[in-house]
Amino acid sequence: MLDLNELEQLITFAEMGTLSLAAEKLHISQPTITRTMQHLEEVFGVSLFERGKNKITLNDTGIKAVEQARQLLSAADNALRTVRAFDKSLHTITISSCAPAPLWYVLPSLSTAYPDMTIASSLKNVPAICEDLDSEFCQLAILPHNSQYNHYVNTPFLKENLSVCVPASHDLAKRSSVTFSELNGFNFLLKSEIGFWDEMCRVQMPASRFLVQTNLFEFEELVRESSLPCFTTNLAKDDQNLLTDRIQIPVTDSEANVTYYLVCHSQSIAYMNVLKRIDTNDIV
Amino acid sequence: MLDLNELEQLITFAEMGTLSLAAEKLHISQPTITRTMQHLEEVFGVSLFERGKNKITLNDTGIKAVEQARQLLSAADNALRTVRAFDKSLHTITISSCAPAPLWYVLPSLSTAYPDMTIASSLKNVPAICEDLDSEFCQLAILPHNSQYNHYVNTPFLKENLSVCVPASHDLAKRSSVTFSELNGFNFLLKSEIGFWDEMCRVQMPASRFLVQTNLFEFEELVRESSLPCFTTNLAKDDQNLLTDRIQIPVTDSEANVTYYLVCHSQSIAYMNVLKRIDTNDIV
DNA sequence: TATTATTACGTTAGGCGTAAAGATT
DNA sequence: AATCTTTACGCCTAACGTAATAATA
Repeated sequence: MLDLNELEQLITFAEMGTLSLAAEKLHISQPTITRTMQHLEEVFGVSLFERGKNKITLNDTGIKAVEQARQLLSAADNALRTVRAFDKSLHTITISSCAPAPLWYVLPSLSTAYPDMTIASSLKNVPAICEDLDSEFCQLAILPHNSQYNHYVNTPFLKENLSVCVPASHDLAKRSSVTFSELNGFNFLLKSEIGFWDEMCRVQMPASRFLVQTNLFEFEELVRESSLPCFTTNLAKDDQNLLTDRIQIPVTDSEANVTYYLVCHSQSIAYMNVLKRIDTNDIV
Repeated sequence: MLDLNELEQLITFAEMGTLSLAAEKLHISQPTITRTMQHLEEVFGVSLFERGKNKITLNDTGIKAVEQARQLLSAADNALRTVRAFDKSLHTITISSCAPAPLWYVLPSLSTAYPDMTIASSLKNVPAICEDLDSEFCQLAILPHNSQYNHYVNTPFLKENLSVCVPASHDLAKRSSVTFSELNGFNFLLKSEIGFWDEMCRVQMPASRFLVQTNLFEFEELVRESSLPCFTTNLAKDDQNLLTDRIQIPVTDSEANVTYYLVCHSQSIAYMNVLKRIDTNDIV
């Protein structure tokens, strides 16, 4: 029977060109490789090398054998990864979300419903989330709209409404509502890790500049100490009472008022059923 | 690294359902299999079994691992066979022919031109020969017509003309030529191993019966001792002067006058170039 | 009691490295 | 001389089987 270790030595020899170099690369002795090559010829039952007194090279069959060996090792690697990934999928719920807010509700529910499971979530843009669904990398997805594909299970879950926050002294402070086109051109403070909101802002307000703050403390400091407008939503928790000094003005564009949908394959529907739809009015 | 031997034990366990039976089937001891299964879990890095005190079964991941193991073992088997087949193809010229006569000229030429090569020939029907070409099972093919596929190299090689042989007393003996439709209904003596001629006779003369003789001696005896018509061609050698007592009448149908074509892949053209086209007039 | 998995243990075969030989540049 | 492959040789690990253990049906 073939031995993957021996095949790896064969491949290394093919790459290095000489048994000595291959031995060096694999941290084994030259005699070991010599013996392995002889043994491989026995196993294959054919001659794989042209031998001179002081040199050894692959013959045509040997080259073919190397090609097969490469395929086989890669197949073996795939097998390992497939099994590990499958096992992981049995013990983890992976969630790909387009925005952070839905996760604040999804993660606690799932971790109490499935205390033995690892729950992994990540923010991605919409195309990447669709890929995650297709490849079954994630069992649960959160998208800002209905999923196009009807072989997924879809359900609306949560609404999020964007407002802009300005100091009382700001030009817009007296408005009871605004639109993106009215906001376009102003510069904004923005947090990082806000999912699809980042790209939406850039699309809807192409004339604006966005000062993205990676560090939360620095963001809060800037909100306090500057008059730059920023954003909030009905879901945001203002623990620091940062925005009490500011005026919150709803953005009326439909793009600014999002319904999040839970999406999953039918085999993962149990996860979804744990998550009750959240009525925005319930949120204090 | 995965060990194909260990994977085979895993598969056997999956088939047998118990470690003891698997051990028995593989002619190894139970402890060996126990250890192998433990080691496989180490290598995969995941749990593959549900263990009771007195029983062990595959869990979901284990079932997945068995599936992967099966694929891998079959890939390994394929790799072995591919390399061996390739090696064989370097040392043998395989010829698939639709009729025996061309081989009488092809085989001697090839074996003198390639004395170190094994030359393997076999008679097959036309579809099987085309498959042999496609799968590269054969390097050289002999077909009774042009090859349809233009990615093969084609060359006319030899002509063979069918005649019917009847005793002088036979109804047809005075004819200078005949057609299949005139022969249809007569019963004939036929040799076996005559390639496509056999099927052609049955197609062209559906009302006839053919007494196929596997044994050459018996065939010759029947030719001598019966008045049943038989066939010969311009290429047949009548070493026994079997047919001197008989009248040979050419069959004029185009199907009875065949041009054999050599067909091969471009990479095997060297073999074909050794074979000079044979002018039927040269044949004594 | 018979069957099954696992652990313990002793033995051995086979694989590895060191050393040496033979050969080439 | 330096480099490379192959053979020879001795060590030592690691894999196997036997025997024992524990548990089940």
